[in-house]
Amino acid sequence: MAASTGKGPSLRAVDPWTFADLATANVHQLLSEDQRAELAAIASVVRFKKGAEVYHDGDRAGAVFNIVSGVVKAQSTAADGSERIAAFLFPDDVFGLPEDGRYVNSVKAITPVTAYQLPAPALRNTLLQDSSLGFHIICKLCLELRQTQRHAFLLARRQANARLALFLQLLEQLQAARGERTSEIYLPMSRSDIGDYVGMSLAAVSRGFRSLTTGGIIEIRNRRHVKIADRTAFERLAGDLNETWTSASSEQ
Amino acid sequence: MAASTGKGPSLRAVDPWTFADLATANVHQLLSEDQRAELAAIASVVRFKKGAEVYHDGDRAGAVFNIVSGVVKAQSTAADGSERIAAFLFPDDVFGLPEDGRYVNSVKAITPVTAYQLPAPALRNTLLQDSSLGFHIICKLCLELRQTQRHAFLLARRQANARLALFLQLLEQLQAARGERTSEIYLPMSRSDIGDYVGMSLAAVSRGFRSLTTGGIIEIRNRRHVKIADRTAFERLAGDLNETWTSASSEQ
DNA sequence: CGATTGCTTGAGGGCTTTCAAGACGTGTGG
DNA sequence: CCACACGTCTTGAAAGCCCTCAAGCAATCG
Repeated sequence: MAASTGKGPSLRAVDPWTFADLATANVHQLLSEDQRAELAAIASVVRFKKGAEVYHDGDRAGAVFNIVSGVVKAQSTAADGSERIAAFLFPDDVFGLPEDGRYVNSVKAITPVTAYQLPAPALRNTLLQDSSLGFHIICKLCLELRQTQRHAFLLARRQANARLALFLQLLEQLQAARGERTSEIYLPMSRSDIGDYVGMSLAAVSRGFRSLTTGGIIEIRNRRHVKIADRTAFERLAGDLNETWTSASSEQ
Repeated sequence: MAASTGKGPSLRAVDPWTFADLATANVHQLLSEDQRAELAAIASVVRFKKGAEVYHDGDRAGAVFNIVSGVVKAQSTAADGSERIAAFLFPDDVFGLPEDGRYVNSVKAITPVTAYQLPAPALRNTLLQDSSLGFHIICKLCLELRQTQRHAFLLARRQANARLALFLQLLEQLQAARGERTSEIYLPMSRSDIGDYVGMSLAAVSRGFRSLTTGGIIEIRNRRHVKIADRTAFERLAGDLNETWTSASSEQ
């Protein structure tokens, strides 16, 4: 899971005010070598086994994390005891931003994970000193905000198949943004996790995949690898055709 | 709609790393007088009539807005032509953050609106010069990110009544954060807008309100004013009882 | 190789959507 | 000031979709 070439914390995003030439570098390393070194000075590397909990909802927030490799899920428990997944986080993503000094989700590793741990007080100081760094963090936060809005957009869909297609599209775009091959979509998370993210039951997810398969829209090589068989039908289902331009939308 | 005492753009949020004493100032003005003046120097005041469009999805993004008074909705059109509302924005909120130099939602005024308009290039420069300002913007973005996650959390609920209750709770908390009275919840938006936000049909919203009323949970004074009649049942429905602590959650 | 976990599939029931018609409020013009 | 007209909201009935419960099947791990 290639994260970055250099050493030190890494953010992948774009300056949202720049009108990006869609053909060129879409999403790239935001931080300079100096900034990464600056952050590396206050960071430590931590590792988690698959299934391990990084922190728990309500814990005192001592640090922000920046993923080097692996995937985590940010989940919270609903009133009825069911789990809801707020986000999947991938290499170069940031998580652990607190509310009132406490974490507001439980975060668990769904693959083995390596991450930088940035103590909050030191990070705060660094942010207050380096205005350019703050600006880049803003860019990254804008990207995560958009990602979350896309999630909300997905959840607002009524048709289960459309939610699944949108989810697959999301993963594919993230994969592309990370520079990985997109001939196949890799699903590191379980069916159950997918259900908790797209707001359907485990059974419905299973049925949904089956429905997309028999409809000729996707092909399932195994439980972790899916391929888009009919791109046109796929994007029609995900709802791209009616959008003004190519990429999907959501933001405020 | 009281926004702020001083003059110039205004952000209302908290430094998320601070462990706030829940009794004291929870959400307050982030910017210093100097910073507000600094921003005011590059800002202009704009007004919109009820129903007017501030900008359209896909427009070239030239400016960021900061609401002084009034309420706007950020909506986008789904593939099937139905509208989805990503967020309602209130005084002291910020909107107009672009993606690839373009806006990614249409924003419309649902009441008469007054706002500061901050041209993007000037704002960008200001952000790059004032690291403390950048830090405060980060705080505000964290808050909006949490808000969006809360929206996603709401949308993931299966029971329509629970989604409505959560929506009312959201509005109530925003109202409290703005320092307004919370004996009644004010709904500036139409039933149709509510449906577009909580992910249900207009008819279902109507039925939902009716159901909550006959269940003794809320009282409807008129279409824009609702009161919580049974706080316990209300919070049980919204799902607070099972949370570890008092306030609801969402973040990553 | 056995056991545990994760996934698939079936049948029945509940909830929301859709379609449609009627009531309410509001704003405008007479 | 009242009447009308339009948009907003409410309410009804039928249909469709997904959830729940439950059992059987794969796959992974020790």
